Amino acid sequence: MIEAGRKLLTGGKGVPAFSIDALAREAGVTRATVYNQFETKQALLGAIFDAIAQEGGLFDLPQIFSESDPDKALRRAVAIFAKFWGTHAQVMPKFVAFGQLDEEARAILSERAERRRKLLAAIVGQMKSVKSPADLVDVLFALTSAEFYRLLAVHGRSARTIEELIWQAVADAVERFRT
Amino acid sequence: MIEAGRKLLTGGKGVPAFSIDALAREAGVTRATVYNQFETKQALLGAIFDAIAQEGGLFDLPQIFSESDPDKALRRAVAIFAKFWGTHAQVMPKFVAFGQLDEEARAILSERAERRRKLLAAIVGQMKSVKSPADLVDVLFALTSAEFYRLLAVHGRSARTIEELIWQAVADAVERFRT
DNA sequence: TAATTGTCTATACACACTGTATAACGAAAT
DNA sequence: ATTTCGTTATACAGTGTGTATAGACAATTA
Repeated sequence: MIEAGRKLLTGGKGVPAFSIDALAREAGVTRATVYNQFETKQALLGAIFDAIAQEGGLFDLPQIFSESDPDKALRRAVAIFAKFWGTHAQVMPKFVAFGQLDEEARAILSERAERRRKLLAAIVGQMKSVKSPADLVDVLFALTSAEFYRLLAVHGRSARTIEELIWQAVADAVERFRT
Repeated sequence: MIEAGRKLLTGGKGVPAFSIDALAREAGVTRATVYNQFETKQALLGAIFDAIAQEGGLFDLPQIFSESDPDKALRRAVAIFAKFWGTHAQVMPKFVAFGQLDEEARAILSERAERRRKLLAAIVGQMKSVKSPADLVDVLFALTSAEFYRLLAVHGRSARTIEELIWQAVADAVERFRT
């Protein structure tokens, strides 16, 4: 069922494709079954995101970064998220969009995004002599977002190049806030 | 009618609020009249965007920047767009979202966004000894986007502070590409 | 084994939005 | 005085939503 949802979200059709009706058809079940398994469409959206994140190893990040050098950790974080956004470039912008258009979806998805913010905050927290840590975290959050990735993923630019552009911006931001 | 559209988009309700049905009710006309004046919902969306942009003076930008010093021009561009995104912070993310979810809306809205990219390209074009102008333009495009602004507009951060954070990132990017 | 529980299907209902169509109305231009 | 244009009122078929009910089926429990 989650698979059916991913398939519909990955397909080019956008909103109309991702209806409970279409999902039920795709999954080969009744609409009633969908409502049975998921409280709301938004909950289903969250479940799909988690499945993708799980598969992408995003749940293992906190442990990985717990005792690493902050600069190396940041470099790895950029690499991991860039790869993740790149791999799911067709789906992620739609998640973001749903979050902007639906209050409940926003809550569920921003909860997921906050995991990334927490991770970045932990990394920044380990850095020495940072001017405005809260501001830096927000800037890093914006630079490592799915939205920023998407904005750079144009003109057929390679995933490698996009990651490099993001990393440069991230490195500059840290440099600037350090002093 | 465009006013009715703006009102519905500004209101917190999101997608469902912005239906042809609701729009007609809000504007005090029949649905038939809406279909009469606008070919599609997407065309209406474009018209609303243009009305906002017009009002915000975004159509006058090319002339303003035509013969200015590139660095000052860039600083002004950041100020203008930051102010614009900030003023319409409730509406802009929804435009972006519609663009991600609907093929036709994407075409109409990315056409508008390309105006900004063109402006930035003109400014970068006037700079001397820039390494990869195309990449720089894309980075500046991402940094001056409604999406990037929204990502920094959290924790009650002031418009002034957001603009400053964006400007720092922009200045760093230019610096890095200059050499 | 028999009963219970949970999940599924099939089906129905009332509601909302879409896109199109048609007939009739009124105001403005010719 | 008549034509033209944009409007209203209304209807229709199609699609999606959310809820509800009754029956089929399988797994768990007594």
